[in-house]
Amino acid sequence: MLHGEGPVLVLAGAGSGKTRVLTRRLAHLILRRDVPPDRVLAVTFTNKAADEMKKRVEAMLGFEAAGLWIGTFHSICLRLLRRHSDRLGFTGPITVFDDDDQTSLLKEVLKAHNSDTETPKVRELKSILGMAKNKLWSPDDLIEEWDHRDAVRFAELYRTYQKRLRAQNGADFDDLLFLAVKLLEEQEEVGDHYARKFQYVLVDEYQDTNHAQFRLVRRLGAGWNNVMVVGDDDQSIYRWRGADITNILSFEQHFRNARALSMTQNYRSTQNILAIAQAVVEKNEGRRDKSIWTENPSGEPVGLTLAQDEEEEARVIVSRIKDGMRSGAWAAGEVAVLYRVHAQSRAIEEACLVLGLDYLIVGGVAFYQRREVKDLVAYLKLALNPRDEVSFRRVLTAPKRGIGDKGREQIEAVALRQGGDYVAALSALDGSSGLKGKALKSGIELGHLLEDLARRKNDGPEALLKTVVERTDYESFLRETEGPDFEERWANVQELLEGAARFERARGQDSLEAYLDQIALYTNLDRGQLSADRITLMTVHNAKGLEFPVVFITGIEEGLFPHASSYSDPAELEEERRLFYVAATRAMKRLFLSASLDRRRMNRMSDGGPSRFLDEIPRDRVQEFSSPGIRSRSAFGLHGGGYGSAGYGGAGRGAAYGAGGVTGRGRAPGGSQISDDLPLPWDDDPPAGSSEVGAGQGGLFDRHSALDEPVVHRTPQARSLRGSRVEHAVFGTGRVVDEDGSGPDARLTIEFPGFGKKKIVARYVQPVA
DNA sequence: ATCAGCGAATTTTTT
DNA sequence: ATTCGCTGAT
Repeated sequence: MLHGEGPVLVLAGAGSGKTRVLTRRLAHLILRRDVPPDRVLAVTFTNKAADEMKKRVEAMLGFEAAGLWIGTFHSICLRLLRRHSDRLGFTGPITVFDDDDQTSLLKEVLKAHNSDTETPKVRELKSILGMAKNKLWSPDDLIEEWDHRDAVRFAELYRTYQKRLRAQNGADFDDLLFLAVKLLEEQEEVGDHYARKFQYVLVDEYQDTNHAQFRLVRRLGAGWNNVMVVGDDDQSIYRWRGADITNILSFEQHFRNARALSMTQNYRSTQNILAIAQAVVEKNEGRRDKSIWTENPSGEPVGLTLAQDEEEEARVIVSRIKDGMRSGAWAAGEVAVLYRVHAQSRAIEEACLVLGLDYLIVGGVAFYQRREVKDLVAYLKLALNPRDEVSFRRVLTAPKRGIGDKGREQIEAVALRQGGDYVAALSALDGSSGLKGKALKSGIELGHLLEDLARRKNDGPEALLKTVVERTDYESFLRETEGPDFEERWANVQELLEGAARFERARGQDSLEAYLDQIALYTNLDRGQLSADRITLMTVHNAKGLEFPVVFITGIEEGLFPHASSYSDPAELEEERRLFYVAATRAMKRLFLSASLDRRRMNRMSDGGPSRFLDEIPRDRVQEFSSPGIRSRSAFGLHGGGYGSAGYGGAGRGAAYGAGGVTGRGRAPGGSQISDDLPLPWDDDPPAGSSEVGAGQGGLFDRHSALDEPVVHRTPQARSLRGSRVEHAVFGTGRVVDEDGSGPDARLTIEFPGFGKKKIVARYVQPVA
């Protein structure tokens, strides 16, 4: 497929090879059409995608595409802003505020405005500001455009926040886009310059663009009108972050003479997998109609397990993974377990620990967001931009130096007289500031350190970071404050240093500014490399763009997937369907779905029941592996009929299951519910691999050994457990370092070698001699 | 300046 | 269940 001039939308279904389209076009333009690389702009959402594309293009070209503009929306915008920061009224180097920095500043702003009792929460404020900036609204626009009774109040906060931000030459993530659009749209010469420069503009994951990003693309493409966007409306899952699906749905209206192409052949998944993914997403109203197809074989049916509770669900999954590994069907690295919310990971993790399966969690706190890393980096940021208030405050208390709120205010007062320069303020401290003794001395010392760093800013980030670590004695600080977590924290510090060294090797004499930019924009540097002997655990959102031979989707229950928060808004429910579609299409060969009938959510039992999505998938593609009791429930009650009709799964199943309710629980065929107080074989004892009962498939799904030992131990209580050694089923032997309450319900803080401190209820551990 | 103790909140999060 | 953040006490 070749496309020459003019705007084009490539609708690329899941697994259709969209990245290949982009890279081939890039290579084609440069190689065949002799377009100079610096006349081409390629934009992605993630650094990973940008790096990947660059690598692949250069592999095709056989040389480095010098001058090619390739990067994330945010990094491209930052690049533009840095070049023209003076035109935007910045008075010094721009400091990028990441999420964390933004939150701290918002808290300050809220505190300063706190005249009322009714003040919005930081979270809410953040999301409103994000919405406003994504729509390119100023505070005044917010009042005018936003129909909300508190619009004026939010506008005030917005205004104050921007004022404070600007006073320190800061820009948050949303500002990067906002300001870049303002720059290009309102300063005609600048906008025209780049519109003329970029003969070709390519955009990846276009379905996830927000309004500001659309405006950016439109402005940059206005010169040559050669905009190619690639995306899939069915995979738009970031609405809640401002993504505007109408961008991709209305592409032809937005760009004159646009063409739309569809890539519908899927090269990734089996027919069965695609069929169930399609079935769910097809229920959506607002989508571009396209059905993806594949020449791949039907493959195995999609597995479905209904478990009694999340612990059982987790055990079933982990056991099945282990079985597959044992039989040679797959390796751990080929398996991903996906869930809707992070909180679900815990049950899976524990099952992995109990059954002995290595796992890797993707997501969670990003490296550069960790406290110890942010602490050290703050010194560099402050040295470069002495007006950076957020970094100043951080630096002041990490490590602690005897300066509290009072002392800080005094220094800030001095800074105010120094034009907001905190470093100058620190260095200029004397008795007149109000500080005295230790506080005064350490404040001055800090000022000298920061001045040194500023003077040596060309020494490279590694040397500077080392200086900070040494002169603040950061190691002792960590040791004192972190206790058992020290080792891990310190290892992160070492990794930070290594990362800085790596940066220097890769980027040579590049500036400190470039290093800090990289850190600010590379928040989720995909560390934790997927390794061949670990399974991967992550949220569905995190899985986007990845593929695995074997995928488990967990917690497919009402209230969870679809999430309850989507019930009130049909558009959000559609997003849940797309989310399911994304999840299912990650799978290449095998897909397993599971749901728990009882799930603990925030300590409350919730039983949403199996997801409506499960009702929508074609049954002839599915084979159910639930334990008999549960299966009978699903067979006669919840879904009005069983899954897994004959023909799949081989011998031995039908009859055994057909007996229905062999364990006594469930609903009679007539539909009346049998009382729940009938004892079940595993009501007290967790079932050993209950999922597989009767699944006489041989090989892959043989009855497995699961828990021969009960997980729960009864603890004979002791008067005081402190210091004593106890054993926990999951974490092994540990030492009690603290206790809260007494008796079997006491909450113990136990330190487990290798796991750190855990809070465990006493009855779950056993004393060890 | 620090910490225990209490009440509140808890979807997803590419940058 | 846990974690987070604030408050009041030390």
